[in-house]
Amino acid sequence: MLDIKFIRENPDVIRKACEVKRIKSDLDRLLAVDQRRREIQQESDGIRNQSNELSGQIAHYKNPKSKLYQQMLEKGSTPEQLKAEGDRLAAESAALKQRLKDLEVENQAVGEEFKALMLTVPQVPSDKTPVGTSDADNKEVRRHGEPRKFDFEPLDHVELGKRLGIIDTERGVKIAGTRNYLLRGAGSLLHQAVLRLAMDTITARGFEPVTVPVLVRDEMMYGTGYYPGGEEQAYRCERDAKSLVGTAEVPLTAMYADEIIDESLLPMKFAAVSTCFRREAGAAGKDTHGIYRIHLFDKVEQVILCRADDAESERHHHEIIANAEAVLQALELPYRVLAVCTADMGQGKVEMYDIETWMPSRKGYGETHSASRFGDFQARRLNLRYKDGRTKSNIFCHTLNNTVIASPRILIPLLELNQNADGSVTVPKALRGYMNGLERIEAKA
RNA sequence: GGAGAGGUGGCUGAGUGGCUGAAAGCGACGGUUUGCUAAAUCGUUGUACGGGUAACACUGUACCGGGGGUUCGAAUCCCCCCCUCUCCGCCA
Repeated sequence: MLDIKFIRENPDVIRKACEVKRIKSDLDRLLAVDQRRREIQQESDGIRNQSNELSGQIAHYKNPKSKLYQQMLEKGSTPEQLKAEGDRLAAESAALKQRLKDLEVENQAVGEEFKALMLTVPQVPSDKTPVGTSDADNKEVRRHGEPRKFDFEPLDHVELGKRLGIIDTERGVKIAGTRNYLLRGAGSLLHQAVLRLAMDTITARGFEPVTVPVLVRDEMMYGTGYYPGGEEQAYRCERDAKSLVGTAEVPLTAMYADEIIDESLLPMKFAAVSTCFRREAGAAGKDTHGIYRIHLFDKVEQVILCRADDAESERHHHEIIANAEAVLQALELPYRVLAVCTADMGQGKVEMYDIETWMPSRKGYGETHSASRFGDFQARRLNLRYKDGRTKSNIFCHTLNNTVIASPRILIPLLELNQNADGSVTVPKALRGYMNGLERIEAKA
């Protein structure tokens, strides 16, 4: 959500943002509704003002405890006279109310339309964001590491996982339907190890570890920008008006919703490992092979809440990308960083980078991380503010987030790149400490 | 899930229909005074939206968990919801 004042004063900036982000938002309608909304407020406030004044007078005639009532009695008025005058004023005040009722009814409708329209206005992308029309226009920023050249025919993670007995998709599907899986034995250990490595890395870098709810109120889905629009992608529990989150970004970012944070506490940095639930609606037939696109996975997510300062949030953006890179480097995985273009970045984001890791079976880089910077877009929706030390005013925070690691997707490159000719998989050094020192995953005899 | 109690400003806590945007205390901020960190004293001290201004000032409205209702008038009365606490039940 943006500031309506900003929208009012810079409609062309918003129009441009809609265009480059390929987002439809009826700006003309919004401005008209905003206009009407303010007219209604002015008129109703005026009526309430009159009515409040009348009520103040009525009190004197109808409330025997009031000083003026006593004075008027002393001056010779009879209680009957006072009551009559009070009734006359009350009738006058009641007459005012009809117009107010009408206005309130209209205001209800106008207010709802205003809110709905406001939720569709896109955040303005940064100058640094490449303008594009699809993900094909995302710009590679840098690469790290070399994709491995095999001197034997490498297996893909599905085949590897099956032979090693560590990934069981058949039984996963039997139990839970398509896009489900089981990790077993060393596969389960590997999954946990990756998460632990990520968690240890991120907390060593000053992020507070948090254990979060993954079934959250719908408000938090709206607040973080997943709703409206993303309802189809989430598992929603209708009875409870709650949704299963697709990422710990939601609870972490919403943690301080409706609060005013002391500026001295910023930036706040959080990390959480959580299960992530995704319906993957509309992705039927896409990435069906293996454990790339699945309904349920675990992810370590990092979130920063900081002051409303573009330079500062940009710095943090680079920081959270570096954090993710550190984990990939520890895992010795080759990856590249992409600047995501306007058409591919989503409504709320100012700037966004993806990290893609080399996956031999895909013969290319596959997305493993996504780092977003929102400005105050989420904070406005969440009513997440801090008190500015100098001006003493309450200001919406800036929010940012990035993956630290998501598993089992990261197991795809991990298994495929570390496989040996005999079908075993070498465990990266950084993970061995989390796996009872296991160096190689081998098929059971 | 059942029974009960409760949700008031940064905090504690008064207030059961008008003179209450809200006592009192604490805290915070500013001034004065005595004077090395303390005390005394005076004052200021909520948020949102609208109008207004170059910006202040100023001004209107709303807000006592949220939403509706009664009334000329609601923190106060009525209804629904949310949340917290206590007890019982169930349970990883």
